[in-house]
Amino acid sequence: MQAPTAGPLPLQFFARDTISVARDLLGCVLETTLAGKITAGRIVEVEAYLGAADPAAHTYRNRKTERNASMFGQAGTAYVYRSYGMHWCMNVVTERRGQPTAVLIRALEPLVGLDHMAIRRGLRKERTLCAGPGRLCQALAITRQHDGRRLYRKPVRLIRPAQHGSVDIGVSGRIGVSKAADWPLRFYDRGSPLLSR
DNA sequence: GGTAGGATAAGCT
DNA sequence: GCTTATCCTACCA
Repeated sequence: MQAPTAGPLPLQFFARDTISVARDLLGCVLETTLAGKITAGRIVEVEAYLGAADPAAHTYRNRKTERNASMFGQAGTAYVYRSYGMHWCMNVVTERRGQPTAVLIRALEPLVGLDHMAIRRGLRKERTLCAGPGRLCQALAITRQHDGRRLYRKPVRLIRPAQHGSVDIGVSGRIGVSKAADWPLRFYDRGSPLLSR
């Protein structure tokens, strides 16, 4: 299922199997409206994390901690965590409540507010503005404040754009994980020059 | 072009 | 202690 019209993605979009949500998120837009600044980018790279049965997921074996609690929540909410002690990474929670599955947003093509992004990022080139899960959170000012927040309304929301062309989807193993790294759960837009690698 | 090392915090064994 | 769903800089080619 893809939402047939433009606009914020509805809850039902997220309450589906994680791999379908991951693939359908490619080409959609992540937008934040924070401190009066609007920034947005087109999603070009994601990874699926399949919960209790996935050794690379934070929720492997259904282990619930303070950090990953929002992964057990409702579909369409955010799971934001700190990575390597210094970066924020954002996931979209999928499937049913209690099913701790999510999609990690790994790269965006900057669309709106590039000047704000550049300032937040420390004046980097467009190539590295949003190409990487930590980078895009910094560029859009996403932090732990947004953990558990709904993603179908402001200030952080996911939108299906009016001109949502078909995406040529590439598949590969996941990046940066050591366990189950070869599972084909990374999805990306083959046409994009702005992937994380 | 490529890669090694460091920053830094939370979870795991 | 050690590892980790990362990124940046410095250095070498």
